[in-house]
Amino acid sequence: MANLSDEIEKYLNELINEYQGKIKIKRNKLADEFDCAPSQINYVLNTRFTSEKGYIVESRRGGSGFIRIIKISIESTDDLLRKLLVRVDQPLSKREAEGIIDRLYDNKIINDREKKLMETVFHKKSLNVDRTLRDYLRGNLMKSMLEVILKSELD
Amino acid sequence: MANLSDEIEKYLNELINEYQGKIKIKRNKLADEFDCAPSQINYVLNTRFTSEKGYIVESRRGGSGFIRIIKISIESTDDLLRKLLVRVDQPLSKREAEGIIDRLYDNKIINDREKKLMETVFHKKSLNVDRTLRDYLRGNLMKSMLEVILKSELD
DNA sequence: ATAATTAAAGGTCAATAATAGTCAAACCTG
DNA sequence: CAGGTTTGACTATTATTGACCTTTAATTAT
Repeated sequence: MANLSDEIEKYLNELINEYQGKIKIKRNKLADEFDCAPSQINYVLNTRFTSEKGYIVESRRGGSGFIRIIKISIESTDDLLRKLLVRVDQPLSKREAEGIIDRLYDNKIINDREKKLMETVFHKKSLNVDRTLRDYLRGNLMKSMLEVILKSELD
Repeated sequence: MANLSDEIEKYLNELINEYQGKIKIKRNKLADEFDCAPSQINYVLNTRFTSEKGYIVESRRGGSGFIRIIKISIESTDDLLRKLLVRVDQPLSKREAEGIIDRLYDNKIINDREKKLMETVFHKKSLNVDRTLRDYLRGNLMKSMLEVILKSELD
């Protein structure tokens, strides 16, 4: 039972695949197509097309305005993992952690089962402590797990 | 003379049987059907659909929220996994966690990479908090991860 | 030609809606 | 009375929207 946000995400991802990873859209036009408020588009972009997941979103206001979505292709698994390792050396929100896992999965660095194992580690249910500590632990855990994956890639 | 909780339990079990061990429900909708408070559903889930009794309960809050109940049928699961799941609902030391992981690996339930991913999660370096909290978190994390593995075995 | 106004575009943010979870108090039963 | 059951008040989370803001381009007025 997909909701509106999921449908818009799906549509945009299909577009991105069709156009080799880079698209340009009009916010109001897309909102018309899905019969929703224009700010719904912003919501989808801000929650589904994040840098953690490997996207760049550019935009321009005013006449001739547009929104461009670029899916970042990676040079190598090794390269991505090293970049992520630099990035996660700090507290992580659940959303950020999940975005990183999505990216790993999308690039076939981890498989389905590994994805699920990782996701569960970052869930609030597993880390049932206060918010600040949880985010801090997420940073630690992600770093540790990325190191394991990097090492296994080197083997 | 069955009480409300028993009736809800019965209803859910019939649903579970009808749908081959896995259902997705809406808390508020179910509460409406039984004319009870929504938190009554939580009570039933927390007392009748526990891991000890062979269930996994997942949920998501917010728009599009849901509750999913998965029954671990006896025939389709590994006995070791089930036993472990019941046992880990408590604080775990590093040694205990590692022992569990070793058993999973020795029984070929997890592979080398999964083993290493799991091990790193329970390492002191990842869970850099005081001892009591660490052991508590290890219990949570192990339970969560075992559930993932169990679910993947069911698929 | 320049300035002002209007149109066309995307962005922000709080309010609202829709969902599930927690917890203590009240109630019920044996 | 103890333990189990039910509930209501409140918290937490995710999704959607409308009012308003900001920016750029086009059009109109001077």
